[in-house]
Parts: sequence; C-alpha cells; structure tokens
Amino acid sequence: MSIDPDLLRGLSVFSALSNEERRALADAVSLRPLRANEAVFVHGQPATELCLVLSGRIKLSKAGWARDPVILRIAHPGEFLELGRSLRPGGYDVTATALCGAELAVWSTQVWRRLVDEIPAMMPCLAQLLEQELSDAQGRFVEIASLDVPRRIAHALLRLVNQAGRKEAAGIRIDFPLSQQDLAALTGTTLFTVSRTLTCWERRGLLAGGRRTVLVRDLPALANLATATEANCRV
Amino acid sequence: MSIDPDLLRGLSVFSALSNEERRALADAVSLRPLRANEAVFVHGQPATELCLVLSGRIKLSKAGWARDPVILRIAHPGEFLELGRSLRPGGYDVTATALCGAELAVWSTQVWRRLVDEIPAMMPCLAQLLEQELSDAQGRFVEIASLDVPRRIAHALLRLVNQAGRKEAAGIRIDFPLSQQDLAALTGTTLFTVSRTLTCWERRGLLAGGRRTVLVRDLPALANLATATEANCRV
DNA sequence: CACGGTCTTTGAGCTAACGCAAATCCAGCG
DNA sequence: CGCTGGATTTGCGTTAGCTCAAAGACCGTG
Repeated sequence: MSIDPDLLRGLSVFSALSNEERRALADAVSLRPLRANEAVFVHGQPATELCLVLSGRIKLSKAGWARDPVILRIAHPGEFLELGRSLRPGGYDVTATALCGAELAVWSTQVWRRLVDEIPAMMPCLAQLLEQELSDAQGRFVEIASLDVPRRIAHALLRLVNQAGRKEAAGIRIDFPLSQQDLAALTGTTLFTVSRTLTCWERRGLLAGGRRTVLVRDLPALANLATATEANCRV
Repeated sequence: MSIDPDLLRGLSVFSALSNEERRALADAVSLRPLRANEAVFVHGQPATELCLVLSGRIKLSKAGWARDPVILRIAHPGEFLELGRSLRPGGYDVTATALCGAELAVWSTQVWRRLVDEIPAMMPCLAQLLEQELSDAQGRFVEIASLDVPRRIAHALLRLVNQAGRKEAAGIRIDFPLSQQDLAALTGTTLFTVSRTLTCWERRGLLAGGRRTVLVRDLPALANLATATEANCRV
C-alpha cells in the first residue's frame, strides 16, 4: 500500500518533514474510497485507524441528548478525522459519515503511533492541529451561546463558503451536498427554522437554495447580517 | 525563582518526567498570587506567559457576539490556562479572571518552549491535555445544542460538583464562589432564567442556593433530572 | 449600624423558535 | 413517463425563555 508522497507535501502538517519521512508515511498509508452517506466509523467503535480526508467532505456528528444528532464539524480535504484519538487508545467519540463521494488516506493507529515516535518533528504539528481544532470549537461554542438562530446560520454559511466555496457566475456555491437538516444539526436548531430563514433570505436575494445545495449571491450582505446587532431576518 | 518540585509530581502532565526534569521546570517557574476578581490576562493581549492553577479557580471567558460574555470553562487546580497558546506565538483568545483568591505557577513562554524542546517526554502529555480539552469542549457544545436550559444548568452543576465538590453534612457544596450570572454565562442563558430554575429546585429540596454559592442536597435527583427525557423543572 | 453596591428574586409581557401536520417539490429509477 | 422516497415549504398553535422593571436580600465597609 503506497501512495504518492507528493500528496502529503502540500499539507502544512507534513511541511516540516523531509522527503524521506514523507515517504515513510506514504508507504504506510492505504486509500479508502467512500460512497455518499457511507459511514467511516461510528461513535463508540474502537479507534484502530486514523483517517485523513483527501477529497469529499465528512461530517462528524454526535448523538445529542434529545432531538436529532448534532454535527460537531465538517471535515474538508486536508483535515484529519479524530486526530486526538490517534495518539491514545479508546473508542471514537463521534460518528463520521461521508456527505458525498470521498477518498480517505488511512493509517492504522499502531503504525501511526510508531511513526509519530520516530519522527520527532511531527508531534508539534499535531499539537498545533489540535489547538486549531480546539480554538474553532470554542468559537462555535460562543456563537451558539450568544447568537440567535438566523445569525448562527449565517455564521455557519460563511464558514462553509470559506472552506468550500466555489465561484460561479451567479455567486459562490457551497461545493458539496448539504441538506437543511444538516445545517440545522450544525447550528443547533430545527430544519423548519432553517427552511424559513433560508427562504426569507432567498426572497431578499442573498441566497439561492436548492435541493441539498446553497448558492450565496450576496456575500457582503450575508456577512453584515451575521454580525449586525439590530438587523432581523424577517422580510 | 524556584518552587518545590514535589508540587509538580502530583500532576499527571509531569508524572512521566524524571526528578531532574521536574526540577528544571520548577526552577524556571514563578508564583503569582491573585485576589478575587483580579484578571490574569485579557483577550487579545500577547501571550508571554503560561499559567498553571495551583489553588483557586479561574474563569476563562470570551466576549459573546451580543449579550454578556460567555464562559468557556472554569480552570481548577492542576489545570493550565490557554495551554495551546504556549506553543506558538499570538495573543490570548480568552480573558482569564480569578473567581476567588488563587495562586498560579507561571512560566515565560520563551522558557517554556525551550523546556518542551529539551524534554521530549513532555510533548505527548501536552497533546493529550489538548485533546482532553477538545473533547470537553465538544461535549459542552452538544449539550448547548441539544438540551433545554434547565438541563444545561443541571449538567453544569454536576460537572462543577465533580470538579469542586466538597462534602458537607447537608450535601455537597460547590467549593468556590459562583454567581448565578456566572452560571448563566456558562450555560448560554440569562441570570433570570438561572434564578428561576434554581429557586424551583430549591423548593423541591434538590439544592440550597445562597449568595454566590450552591449546595447540592440531592445529587441523584439532580443527575436524573439532567438526563431524563420527560421531567420538567416546574414545581 | 447605617450605607452602598452586588447579587438575587419576582412579576408581567412578548416573541423567537419549536413541534406537528400536511402539502409540495424534485431527482432518480424502473 | 409515472412512481417513490427524500427534501423542502408553509401554516398554525404553543411555549420556553428573553427583556425590562423593580423590589429584596445580603455583605463588607466606613
């Protein structure tokens, strides 16, 4: 099982490594293709593998206390799934599902841990990734704790535009299938409220929604709405 | 500036270190006493120090988008403040305030980074701490995204009991001054709703509240209420 | 012991958001 | 080309939780 070491070169995690070290990583990896809606792993299952997203999007969700599951984050190409669990044993504490066809690079955690031990330059990078993830999580916590639903949705969309925006003639499209259900699970609300909010913005020309797709027509207006103190979503 | 190396022995972060290494850490540290309500550092300020709580409680908060600030977590003895920021430069992204008289162990980030480089056993421990913090943050995110306010408060209290519960004749006291304002900032609600909820539980004999203090009288009932699907807080 | 400031309680009204039900729309498939 | 199942829209009633206002309770201090 070997993939192109150059694939790893572009990732900031691996940028400090020598070509030789990158090759060692590449030699130990295997590729896993995923179909849309296929589960990568589920909550509780013992974590025997570390996955890196090469293409597609993976949603990381957890079973909320009541209601539907909550989406903790959406992993984009170049991001790891549950990096924290790769360093010490235990079960996954989230469920990972492919939102669309995707491809993962997979290391067995045993091999991965050995590699991390042997390559001292890696650990600081991993710590930095963890810190980044923690910082993101805290940001989203503040959002959900202090903003009303429409603004939370706006923030979520802006983040997705940054991470997965593809420019089109009519605006910027979020470049993977995203249902309003998902958007609700991402912002801690219901799909009904999401639908109402989006159609309202659609009427105002901010957006164009479709079946599992969102096209942002007026990014500045959306950004403004996300931060404005007074503005409301109502027509 | 030198403190007792034994002080560091009890902490799991430092448990893998040799006595000599612990001494190196202890030699580089300085102590900082804090009065109640004193700020340790504020959001944005360049992070030049890494702090470890020796005694007291420190609240880590962030300015919410609207409303009041949001409390991200409360740091207890043995926990670091903003560990992530100690590894790479940048400003603090939270504000740290002492909830009561406290004492911190402080390293300059420069020295700290040098020590981390020199003691290879440390980095994995730090990564594990970061992972722990991330996992906690995700747990609280799920809570706030999927539970109603009373249950969020119950969960917060249970967590605080675990972290700072002191047994008393009448029950378990949360062993540091905690205002209802703080409790509200911790659970993403208002102090009014917190007050109503607590007084309701007080009537039911679950709690005894006071000025900046909470005494849990019936822990099982509180735990039950936190997870129950149906029960309500109303009398 | 009176004072001032902080913290808490309580009331009243209001609205954002939920929950349910039902209609509608759409993509893929046979 | 019509079926089917998922996704979205919309209406309507309800309520949890917010906001504002004001009154109490408590603590430390002068």
